[in-house]
Amino acid sequence: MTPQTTVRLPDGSVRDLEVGATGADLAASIGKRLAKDALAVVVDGHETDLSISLPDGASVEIVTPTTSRGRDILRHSTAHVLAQAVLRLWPGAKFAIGPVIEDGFYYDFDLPGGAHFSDDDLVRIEAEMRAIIEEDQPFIREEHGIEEGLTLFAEQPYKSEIIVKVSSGEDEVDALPGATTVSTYRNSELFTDLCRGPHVPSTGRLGHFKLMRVAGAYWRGDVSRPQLQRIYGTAFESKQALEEHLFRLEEAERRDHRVLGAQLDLFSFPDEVGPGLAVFHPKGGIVRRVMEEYSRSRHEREGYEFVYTPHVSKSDLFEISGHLGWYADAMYPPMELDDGQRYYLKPMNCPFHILIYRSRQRSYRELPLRFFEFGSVYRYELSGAVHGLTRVRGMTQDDAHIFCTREQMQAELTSVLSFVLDLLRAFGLQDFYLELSTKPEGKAVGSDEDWSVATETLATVAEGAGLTLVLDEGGGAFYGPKISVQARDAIGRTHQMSTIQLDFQLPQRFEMEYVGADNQRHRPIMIHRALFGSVERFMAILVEHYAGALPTWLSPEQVRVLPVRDDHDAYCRDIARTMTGEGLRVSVDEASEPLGARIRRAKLDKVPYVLVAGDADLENQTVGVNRRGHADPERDVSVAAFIADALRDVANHGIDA
RNA sequence: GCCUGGAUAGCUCAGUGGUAGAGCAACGCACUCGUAAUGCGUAGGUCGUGGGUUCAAUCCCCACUCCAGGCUCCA
Repeated sequence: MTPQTTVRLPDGSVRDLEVGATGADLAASIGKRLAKDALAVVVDGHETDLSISLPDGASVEIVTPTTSRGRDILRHSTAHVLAQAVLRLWPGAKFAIGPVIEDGFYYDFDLPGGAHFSDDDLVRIEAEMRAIIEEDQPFIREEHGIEEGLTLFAEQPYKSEIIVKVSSGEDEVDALPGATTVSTYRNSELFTDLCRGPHVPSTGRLGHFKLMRVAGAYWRGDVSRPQLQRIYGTAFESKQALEEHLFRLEEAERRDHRVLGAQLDLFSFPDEVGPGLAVFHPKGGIVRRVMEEYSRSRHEREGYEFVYTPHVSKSDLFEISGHLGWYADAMYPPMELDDGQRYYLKPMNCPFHILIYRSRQRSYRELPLRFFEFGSVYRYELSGAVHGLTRVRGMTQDDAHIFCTREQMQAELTSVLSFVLDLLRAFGLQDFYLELSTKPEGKAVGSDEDWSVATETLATVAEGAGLTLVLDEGGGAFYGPKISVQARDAIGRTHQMSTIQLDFQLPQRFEMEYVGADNQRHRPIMIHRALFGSVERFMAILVEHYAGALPTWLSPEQVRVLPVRDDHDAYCRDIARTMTGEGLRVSVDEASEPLGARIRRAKLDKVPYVLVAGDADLENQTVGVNRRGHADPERDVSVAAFIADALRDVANHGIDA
């Protein structure tokens, strides 16, 4: 009897193969279609090439292109083709790394003579890549000793550096004691790349890709190291999937809050003011005011007290808080006064709130104290980092600091978390998960015990919320762990919304105290939390989430009334006045233009309700109602019934009860 | 800050080494109309800012300002 290799498939079934059979053989034994689709195999949890012989008794999963693993392999292999194309076009180019990223891949290059890629080069490179794919070059895996690898990549300093790093065991990803061999993939006599793999069997398996853009990127993300030329691209398993992806990008572009903000006359960034500094126009002002008023009323119900603090402060405050030590780079440079005193624009509100706490002696009977402020802060973001309303230099945080005892901490955190989720839901966000950021080793202050108690408390609270919890190991601030609430928007993008952060550092630095029931002095616990994060950024997220069609309660203009003819103007002004009196935001667009043109403009302005009134309406105290998102208008609706309906919509925030 | 690209009328954009053009918007006049663009006319620009080359610069060169996309993803 011939000896056999037995493998187990994910569905639990078992297959017998000849000894030495490869992943490709396995796929072929299952079906013709699978043999054609198979890209790689996962053997006992490790991704590897189809050409590898399968060990007896292994659990094997065949990777196909439509899975996320499959796509990653396609993208990674496409990145190699990109590198080969660049080397053909720029002989002597050095290449660095070419990993898979979300929705695509990139590859970093160092071009001879310090040359740079231009957008036009992408077209040439794509053409070269298509030629390589046409040639159907095999990806051939080879193993080399360290010395051999270094010789092979003698002309490639970045690759050599990687080999040295991997062999010295510094590869933080695998945390291996140090590799003794490295693997390469050879596509042709002229192109071999250092790579862990796996790869598709040959370049002919690729093809549905697009190079997206050129960017500069520092080697290993370190500004002190050489800047490389990065090319971003994406690849999919089919033309259709690629096109769908490109369509999604267009959809995101269509929702861009910067474009919608200008179209809807919400805000602008005048050049005269400076980058990252927004001005809000009357319509944006309404949206913002409604957001803030709602937030205030909710905070009031949750037991917060409202405080106000200045925008500037002497340097002393930020010396004590530690901001000047830790954070000075992100702060605006100081203003120096005649007497030599230095004043800073505030980057955070917390030190001021602490001063309010410290303005007199506090008793345990007062705690928890919750100080809330729409606090405008200024941060000197790098000029290349600012982006619309989402990354700015001046912003307003819905900021609060809770001062409580250790015993109160868990209850406070629990209620803050349920408060924030409830608040975000009221703005129409539905889909959340939580991220727990833990102690950054080596950079943290505070005792291990404090950290572990706080982290466990946050974890308990997060788990209690019944949402998915993702661990962000070492991602906490130096002064304490945090939970952040991530929300998915209407097109599936995730945004970091609220953060809830524990702080051991500031109460100590400011020597905060309260007198306990035991008549002893104790140090309070401090919780930083911002629910919108920043009002500006939250507005941007809402604009994009709703593609500009804000729910009625947030719309700057809720109702627009259109007279059919100018002898209906008076009636329209009259009902508009009535509706304004009921608290609706209403305008009248008088009949100086054809009705069709005014309807069109109202639709483009995304007004939730467009009313039309003509002869019949004037007689019967009715209107024609166009609801945003509905194709057909309703006729002969009584004004009273419309008002009741619109007020209901405003009251429930457009969320069906 | 660094890399790539950009900046022409309020907006979107065309254009040329010989000082500019369209559509939309604005304004005026006419039209008075029942659900996504009525017609005609008028006005609007130091072609981002400052320097340089040139007989001549919006165009070519340099610097600056501002905008967009990157600069976290580990062979």
